[in-house]
Amino acid sequence: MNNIAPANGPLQAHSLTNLAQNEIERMILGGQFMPGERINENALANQLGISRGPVREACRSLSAMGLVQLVPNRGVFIRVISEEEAREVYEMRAGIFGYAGMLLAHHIDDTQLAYLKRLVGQMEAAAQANDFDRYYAPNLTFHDFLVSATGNQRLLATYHDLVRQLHLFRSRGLVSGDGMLDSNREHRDIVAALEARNPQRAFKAMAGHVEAGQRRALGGAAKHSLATSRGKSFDHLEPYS
Amino acid sequence: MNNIAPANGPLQAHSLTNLAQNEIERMILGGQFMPGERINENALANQLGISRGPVREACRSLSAMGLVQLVPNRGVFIRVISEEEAREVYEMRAGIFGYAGMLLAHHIDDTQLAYLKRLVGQMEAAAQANDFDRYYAPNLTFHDFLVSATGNQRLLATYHDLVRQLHLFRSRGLVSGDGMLDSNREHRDIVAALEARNPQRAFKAMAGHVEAGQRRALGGAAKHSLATSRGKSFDHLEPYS
DNA sequence: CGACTGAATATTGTTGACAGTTTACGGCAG
DNA sequence: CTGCCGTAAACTGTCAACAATATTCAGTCG
Repeated sequence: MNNIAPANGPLQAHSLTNLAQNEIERMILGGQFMPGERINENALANQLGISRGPVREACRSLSAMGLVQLVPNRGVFIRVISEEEAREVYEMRAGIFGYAGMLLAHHIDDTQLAYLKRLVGQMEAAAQANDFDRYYAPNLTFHDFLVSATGNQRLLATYHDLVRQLHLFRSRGLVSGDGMLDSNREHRDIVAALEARNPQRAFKAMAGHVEAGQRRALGGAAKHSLATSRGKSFDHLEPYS
Repeated sequence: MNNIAPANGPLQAHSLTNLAQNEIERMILGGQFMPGERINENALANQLGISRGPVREACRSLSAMGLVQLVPNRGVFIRVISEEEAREVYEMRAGIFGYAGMLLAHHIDDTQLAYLKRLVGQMEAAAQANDFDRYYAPNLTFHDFLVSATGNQRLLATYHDLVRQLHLFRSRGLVSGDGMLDSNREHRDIVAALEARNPQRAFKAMAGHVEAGQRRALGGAAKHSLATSRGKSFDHLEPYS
């Protein structure tokens, strides 16, 4: 009997379960399923031309990923992210993103910095033209690169999870190009902090950027945690430079 | 048709799938399954007195949680955490734990501080008696409390995931009571930083504590990332107090 | 007219069987 | 004795049917 670990092949190929999982994920993120809505296993299976087994397995996986919620004997529901929970996600994302900056400040190289600067340049052009469509892609790449450049796969995976959950939250409510110029100014701050190889400043810049994004998306004041209205803002850490 | 979100009942009750999931998880963490070993769906289903369906669904869930790895047409394998990956997990755990401290420093109250101090006292007694069994529980509670007291459920969940993956890594290799006194000295530092309501110092104390634990578990030098041999150590942040 | 009751329906939970793939075994050539 | 090849066994992937539970709706009583 072969009980040895598998070679490091592709984690999962194209099985019906994966097909279903990808499809459901796409539907959720694409707005085909609205938060709170139930997924009808039968209907979906028919629609995909497969049987319920793979669909159920896919839903189990998505549940562990936090995209759907399983309720016994009632079915699977598209996860509802309350504003309160969105705040949690933002808080955590700020921490993850800031920590990524902290790690990155240790070993970022000039090539990577140049790449980031080029992205910032692209975003600046798009922002000044008020062209959100052209802003979107480099913005995504910028954030993604910052986390993936840490080399820590788990950090990246967790970051992606959080981003996906936020997509879930503001599905349909996304105010597109609001504050692109402000946002890109923060991007420049981030690059500057990394170029200075200053971990603490990088943390502050990057965590602060997420918080600013939260404020742009959710609106200013926090409803709970009244002691720290405008977010934690990380100003207590120490002045810039 | 009722498409409204479910009431916030227990996320999942006792279905066979959950039974299987809990059982597998228990077996993995309890050392019944060794990393790299394959789970035989049929055998396990028989052993649990259920059919393969629920077992497969449970495995999908565990895969998304990172406890097992699915290989198409070959089966599910207990996740193998390489030393390299363990380093990743430690790195991330340091960030999460440190960030928890940062958040906690904002709003920790005296009751919570008193509780932490009591736990430290219990651990001190156990450490001086070199009694690891008595050290273990309060130690677990201490760490858990620090993260859960942030009030951020996702942070806590992610932290638990990381801890579980580390259990997976050092299953069987766990050197029990090594360095209890050192460890508890760091605990005191953590409490002191929180009592001072100093977020940065709390971050450093708590992230540093995880790093120290990593050094205690994995041994001193990092094999990669040669520039930062003894870990990042967070000493660049600023001198204590 | 509105709230309750109970059957009918829809949907999820679970099972056993079948198809496709991988793994193990045994014979055979060198 | 060793390595290759073909067949048999084992196992995973998928499906369709059955059981258990929840939901809907019509009818009835107050």
